[in-house]
Amino acid sequence: MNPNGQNLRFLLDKSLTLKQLKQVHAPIISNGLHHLQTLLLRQVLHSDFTFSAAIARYVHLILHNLKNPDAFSWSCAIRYFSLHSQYETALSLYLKIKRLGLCPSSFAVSSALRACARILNELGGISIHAQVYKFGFCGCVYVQTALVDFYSKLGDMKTARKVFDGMPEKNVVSWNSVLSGYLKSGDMEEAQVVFDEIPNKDVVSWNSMVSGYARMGNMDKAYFLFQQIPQRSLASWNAMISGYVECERVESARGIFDAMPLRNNVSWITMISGYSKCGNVESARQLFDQMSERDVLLFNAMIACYAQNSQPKEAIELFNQMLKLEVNIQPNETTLASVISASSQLGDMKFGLWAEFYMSEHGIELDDHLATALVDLYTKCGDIDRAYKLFHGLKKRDVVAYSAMILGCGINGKAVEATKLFEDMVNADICPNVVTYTGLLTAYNHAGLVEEGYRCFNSMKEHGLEPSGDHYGIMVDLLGRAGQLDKAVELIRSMPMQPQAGVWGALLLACSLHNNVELGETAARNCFKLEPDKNGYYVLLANIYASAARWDDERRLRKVMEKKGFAKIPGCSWMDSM
DNA sequence: GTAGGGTTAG
Repeated sequence: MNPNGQNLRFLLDKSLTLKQLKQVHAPIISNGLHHLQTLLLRQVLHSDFTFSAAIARYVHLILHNLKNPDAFSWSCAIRYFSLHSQYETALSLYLKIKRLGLCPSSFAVSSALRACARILNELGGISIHAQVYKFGFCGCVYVQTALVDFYSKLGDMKTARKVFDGMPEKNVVSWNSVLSGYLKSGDMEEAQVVFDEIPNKDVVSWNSMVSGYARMGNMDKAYFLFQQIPQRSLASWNAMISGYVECERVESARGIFDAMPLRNNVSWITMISGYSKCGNVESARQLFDQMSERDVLLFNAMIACYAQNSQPKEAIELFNQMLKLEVNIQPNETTLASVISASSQLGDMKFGLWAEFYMSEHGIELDDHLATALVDLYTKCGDIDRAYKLFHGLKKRDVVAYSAMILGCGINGKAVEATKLFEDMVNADICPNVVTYTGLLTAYNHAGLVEEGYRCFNSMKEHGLEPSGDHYGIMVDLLGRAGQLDKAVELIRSMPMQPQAGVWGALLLACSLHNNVELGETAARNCFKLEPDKNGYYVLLANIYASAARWDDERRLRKVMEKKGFAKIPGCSWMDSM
């Protein structure tokens, strides 16, 4: 049957699948049925299709095929892209509508404002604000509310309040917008005042307050409000969970989780990431296994949990499961960032190259998180040039990126470059943190620069940073290797926290390098106590005894090792067993 | 139509 205008029109009144839409589109264009294109566009824009690049292209195609571009169609498209987080596209369409000389509808204006708010396009939003008067949207609640929200998201509460106070008519969304602005800027007092003034609070008003107090760490107040919510939504419960997780009260979070009448993926993921943060991988995995409806974010949370808790093999194993046909979930940028981190912990360069290939094949954008993960991977595998290329290609170099690059230079013996990067970073007004110092100290350590290391270590306090056990460990290693064993011991004694095994291990290694039996025994005793199952420490002490020709002690130690079930260690590979 | 809850890199 040859489709004509009438039966196509009939089809368009139905709810169509994307495939059907595509089939309808061609005859509409070829038969010159331009008036039906608007209908077709409306079908697409009002459908429940999940957003995809294909649909986006499709919308553009119809839009540009319209013989008589009308404000309504364009406005629909702007709203569509804005709702699907395609803010840049929405804004460019908004600019186009104005170039065409058309008057945008009120929802085109509010959608464009929403886009500006989300991508923090200050100038764009302000110029739309000016147009609001020109187009006569001063009395439109939706547009005015979008303006309040725009300034709130920007943190400009003065202007937000001015627009809000000038609104002839307000609805609960307008109130919620100004409320969330105060909450976002941390002004709890003003937020509470606004909240108390809202004439008919809805569940969003309540939830905003709960998560506001939760973010401030005031969980008592958050819980107090939570209990009073007339009709709790899923988000109310989830806000409580993430609040407790944020305050590292994972058991309280679990209490809320267990008490929920209904859970969604957000509840599960928040809970899993909570367990991840406190190192409880087992509980996280238990939850993951209980969850049957797994999406990419759930996998991401669990993979990240493994990667962040030094279980890189498990991270990669789960990633492989995710790719299996029966699961068939497409990884995204977040997934790859975690998996690359896991590969880096394994020192597996192959995976980085595979990941870059996979990304180009699947159109996954190399964002800054991913690039930083790759910088870390490539430097750990010794490919500094490749890492530098990625580092220089970053859109924004932040403290994490600099720290990765500094550490990368450090472990590759490039102390001068590490120092240079550190200076660049400080000059760019980026504040170093404890990880940055780990990188810098590692650089001095690898280069054997004791003086510089000392100075660096002491300067941490000037930046308001407290050295961690790791920092002490590196310093002990640096001093120890240089033969300054007394200073190393002195440093350990000065530690404000209990030294971990690694710190004593560094001293033990130094003692073996410099043949110091007495100190070596002390260090070893502490290592044995803290990590009784690690044979490397025994081997080191045995080597110390051997080099001092204390064969009785050496034999005695070997016997202990055999009793503990350690395999006999050939003399050459003790470094590997550390 | 406007508002709220989830995963990522050193």
